[in-house]
Amino acid sequence: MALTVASADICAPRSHAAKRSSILEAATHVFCREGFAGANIDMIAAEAGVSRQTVYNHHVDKEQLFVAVVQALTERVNAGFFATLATFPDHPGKLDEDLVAFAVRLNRNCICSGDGKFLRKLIHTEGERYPELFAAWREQGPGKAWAALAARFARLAHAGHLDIDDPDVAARQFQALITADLHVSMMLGDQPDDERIRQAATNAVRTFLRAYGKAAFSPQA
Amino acid sequence: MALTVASADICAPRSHAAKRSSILEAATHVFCREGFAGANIDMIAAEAGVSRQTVYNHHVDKEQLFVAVVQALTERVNAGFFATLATFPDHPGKLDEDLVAFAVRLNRNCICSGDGKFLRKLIHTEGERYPELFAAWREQGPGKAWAALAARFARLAHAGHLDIDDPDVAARQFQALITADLHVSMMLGDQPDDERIRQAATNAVRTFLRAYGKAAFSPQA
DNA sequence: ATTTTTTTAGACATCCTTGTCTAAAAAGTC
DNA sequence: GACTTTTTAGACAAGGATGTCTAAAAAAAT
Repeated sequence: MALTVASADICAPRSHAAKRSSILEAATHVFCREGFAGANIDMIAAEAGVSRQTVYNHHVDKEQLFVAVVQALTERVNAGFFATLATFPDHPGKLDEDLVAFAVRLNRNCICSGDGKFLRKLIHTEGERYPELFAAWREQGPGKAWAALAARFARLAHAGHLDIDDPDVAARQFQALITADLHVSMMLGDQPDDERIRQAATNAVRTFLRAYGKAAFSPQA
Repeated sequence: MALTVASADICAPRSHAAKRSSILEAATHVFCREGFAGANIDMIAAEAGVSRQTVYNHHVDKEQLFVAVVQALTERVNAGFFATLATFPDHPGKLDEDLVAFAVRLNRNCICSGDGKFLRKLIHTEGERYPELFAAWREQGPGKAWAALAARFARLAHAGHLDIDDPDVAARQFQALITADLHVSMMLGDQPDDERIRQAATNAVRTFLRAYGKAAFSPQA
């Protein structure tokens, strides 16, 4: 019996659950590249290495497949964000270096990552057409995630490391600053390399700390 | 004869040149709403109040129509940007108020405007598929326009109103900051009202001047 | 008023896509 | 090894879109 289960575990990965995720992954890529209208099921099936019928077998509809893609993507990105947020420097050694490192992680794991890029593009392309689909993202993403980031900054300010009046504004501005240098690349879909991400983070944190840092960081010399 | 010309002037608006722009305008709306693949010529013809054949008459192809839309849009947005840039406060009275007012104009005329929103969305949705189409935008927009904004900030710094080391970075950060509070709305396509635009500009300029302002603005009290 | 151009409505062929269906093959289960 | 479920390839109908064509109507020009 143990043998049966074991062999099932080994062979299963390419057979039911794995086909499901294979289809989801392929669908994510194709929907992002082509948009909902431009994507076609045959493309997705081919890219997943699966017959068309199998796609219809797992996800009834093109529309329901799309919904599944968006949900999975939203959850993954959200989880990734909170995982990264857990590395926020609550007790910084060198505040500037720690913030730069955090900004690099945030950019690389959440914003410039494949998932981040895909989700952003899907929201842009299909957000107006399927408002209810992205309502969940709106609540969880900007609603919860950004508030959580703001809370971290508030704590940092309370501990005397920063001088912040409105933590929500500071959090939004932090996020805006660390992507300021990457907007063009991201709009056109290409992945900035590590050097550019690091440079962007450095520029951002310098400005952020000039604005919100305590005396030690304020002097502009 | 004067009569003929006059009546021609009155009737003409709906007849040749005007049909062209009517089609272009409708196509812009439809392509932005539906994406290139999702848009269909009948929709565009109907929205332009024109028969389908007339669309094919003015623009050979669906693809060529799309190209014309992107070109017209790029030119309009660029012109709008430079028109707004001409109102940059080179000789500011109250620097903070003047910058806020400029930021409001920039947001309203260029970034949150219908054209700005459309161009941004088109770049997002079709930028990867038609890279050569948006190469022109890349050169003119981020290449020229942002450099021009940077030059204005450099002048302001040179005149002793700001303390800026890298004007290009400062310009990008200014742009990032004034849209920081509007990202969610803009991603989902809805137009922020004047009050929100003003608030966003105020938040942005306060932080910008804390980072780049001379002593008078640096104190954080 | 006549002539020329533009526009229109609609029919049309062609292609593509969706979603269903079927019979055969593969995989998994007992 | 026999049985059941999943998968596959391909045919298929139905619908939608593009782009062409034609004959009639409208508009412009002379």
